[in-house]
Amino acid sequence: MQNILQELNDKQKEAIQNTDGPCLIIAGAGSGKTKVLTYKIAYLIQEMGIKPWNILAITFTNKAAEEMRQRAEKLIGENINDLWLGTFHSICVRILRKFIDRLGYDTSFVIFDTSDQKTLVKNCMKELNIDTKLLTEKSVLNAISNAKNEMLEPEQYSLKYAGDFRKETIGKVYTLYQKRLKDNNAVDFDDIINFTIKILMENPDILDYYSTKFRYILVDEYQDTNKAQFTLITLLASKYGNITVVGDNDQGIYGFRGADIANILNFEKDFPGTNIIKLEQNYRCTGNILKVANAVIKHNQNKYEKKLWTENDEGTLPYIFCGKDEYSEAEFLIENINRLKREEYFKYSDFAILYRMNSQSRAIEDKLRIENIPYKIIGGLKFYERKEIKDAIAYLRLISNQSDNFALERIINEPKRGVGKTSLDNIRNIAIQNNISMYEVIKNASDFIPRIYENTRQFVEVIEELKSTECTISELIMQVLNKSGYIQALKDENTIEAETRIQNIEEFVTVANEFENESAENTLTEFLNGIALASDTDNLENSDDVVTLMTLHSAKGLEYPAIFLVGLEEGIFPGYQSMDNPEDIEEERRLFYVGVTRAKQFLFLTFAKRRTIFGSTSYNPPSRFLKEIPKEILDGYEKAMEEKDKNEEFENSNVEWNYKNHYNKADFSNVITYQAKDLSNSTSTKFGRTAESFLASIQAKKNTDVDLSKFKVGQKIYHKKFGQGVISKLEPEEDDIKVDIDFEKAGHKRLMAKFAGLEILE
DNA sequence: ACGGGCGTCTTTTTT
DNA sequence: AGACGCCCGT
Repeated sequence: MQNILQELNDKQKEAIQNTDGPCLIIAGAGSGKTKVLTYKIAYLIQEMGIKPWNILAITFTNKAAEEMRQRAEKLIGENINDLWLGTFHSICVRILRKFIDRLGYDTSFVIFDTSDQKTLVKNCMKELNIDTKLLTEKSVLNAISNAKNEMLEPEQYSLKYAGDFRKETIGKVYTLYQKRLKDNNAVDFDDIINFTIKILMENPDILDYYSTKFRYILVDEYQDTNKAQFTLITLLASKYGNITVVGDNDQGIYGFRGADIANILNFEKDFPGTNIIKLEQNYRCTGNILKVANAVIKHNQNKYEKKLWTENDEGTLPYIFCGKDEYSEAEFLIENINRLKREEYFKYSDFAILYRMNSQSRAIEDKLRIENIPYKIIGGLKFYERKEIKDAIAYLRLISNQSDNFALERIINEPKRGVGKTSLDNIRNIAIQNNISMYEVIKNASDFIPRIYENTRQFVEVIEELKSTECTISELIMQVLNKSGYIQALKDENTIEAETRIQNIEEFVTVANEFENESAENTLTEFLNGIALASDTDNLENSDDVVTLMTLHSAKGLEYPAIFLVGLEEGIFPGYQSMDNPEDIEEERRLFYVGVTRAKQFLFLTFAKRRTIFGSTSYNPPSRFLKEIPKEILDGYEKAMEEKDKNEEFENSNVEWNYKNHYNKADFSNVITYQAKDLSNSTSTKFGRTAESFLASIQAKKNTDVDLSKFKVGQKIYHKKFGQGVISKLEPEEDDIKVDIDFEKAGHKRLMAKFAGLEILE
């Protein structure tokens, strides 16, 4: 242990040796936060003789938990399975599995994910005859989640907002929503924390047990905790008060989902006698990258002001680049990936491309694919969100818990069994009237509803058989999907998509197989748990040599030698929905700070003059965050601004343009959105051309000499920009032909024959 | 019951 | 641009 402490700087040492009483560690990006936490765990166990089961350590993701466990075990040199180490949710689920019966739930409860929640809200609103045009399900779900974050139960919520018609309605939905969850023996994400709190508060014996057990509590990423999480740790720490929280108020980026940065700001008030330790030495980034980070974040109001410094080299200047559009932005990324590979011997896995929202990945992917650069995407459409996987999970859920009406609704007609909307409504109503589960309704359907009886008999038999079968989870998946006819239905489809689905299911079986091989205690319930609480970054492996694409949020806690921060435009980053609220802008700025500080050696900041997103094209000014960086510490500044101000030469295009001011709400007058559609008004554009003259210039490019008879399906053609391709479809339009072409490299495109300048190949 | 077609709406981030 | 919901015809 002596030599371990020697590996730490003075502040880090102080943070570790400060074991008793409340301790707030303000840890700047790259300051060795994880190191401090793991060493502190090791220190407690080895130096202070604390038993692992008397320590609770809470992290933000499962991946962070796993990493921390491994690093701590390496330090100590033995397994520390008895240490409670996990996310808020996984820790609470563990407690709930033991004690949720005190709230009248069964300990085999299921966890509802976001889409289950949505469906449930929808059903509730329907049942209450609430017009979804006046009150959208999304806003209701949001309101419910906010209420739960503030720890208001339905009755309290209704009471608090009595007199407010809108909120009274929401209160009614909330009440029913909560009842239906209970009917299904289900909890949602927020319930996991809140129910644990409730159990601890209502049962002194349980509170005493856990607050005695957890003599030392450590919490990571404290800036991203919410009110409920704060309450929970306050309860657990109530006996000993040995609580260490680590966080960085400049990295709080989850305000949108209820995280309250006030938690970290008020910690010293909430826990009197707090010792505050600031870790300001950065070990990750070059000096210049840190300068960028510091320059931007200082525009935020800040309580714990800190100035990150480093002994690392200054490094090269971060590069700023302006692309013509999102594709030229992507080309810039590729050039630099190739350059650094060549000049610095970088691997693909040394690069990460970070964007504000998932939909931005598309253009980048297109280019990466064309250039044959291997990549992977974190987030977006997740494995467990695919239809076939959700279906398989629903079957498992129903087998493990027959009162799970949601699982039943999902799969009762999957594959098709002739149970449509009408039958389903019937089943649901009978279930509600008799206060039994929908599964019970169909199981006992025989006498009163013959049609349902016939159509669901085989389904019930399969569930009945498998619920009492002793077999492994992977076998169970295969059996249920085979016996239910699910796989057969996919095979009968005989399409490539169905084939992919079957492969995904096979992958799912593999996952299940690995899970059950890990430990004999890994039951079906545990498996379903793990899935519900899994996040995508959890499975992020660095073994493949590929470029990583992800949102800035997913990048939290990670680091890469080279980082591309793309889409740095007003309206994109910061996003337009945060632009009228100074607090939201500060959160965006923290997000920018997080992005910048992921980079170890190279940082590229890019924006595009023109961008097509959500189906319309807009010209956004560069992000305000770029302007907050002194231009002396940016490479390529002049060039980028020149490109930005350059008058654009419209490309050969076959679309007519019409513009409208898209951002009038945000008072953002220099943003103009162009939208492809009919050309009716003739207001002049930003570039001093009228729409007519623009149309005329397009018309002039139209080549009337094209011999349309040469265009046939299967014909090989050549396009100046897209290269070689084959015509897959023709569609006459006025005096022209719309041609669908599969290009070898550029993929599928639809062009007008007379505009595109296609060469016929032999 | 079911599938296709059409129109509308929505675009943030996720444990 | 794409997802989703609704309506209609079978």
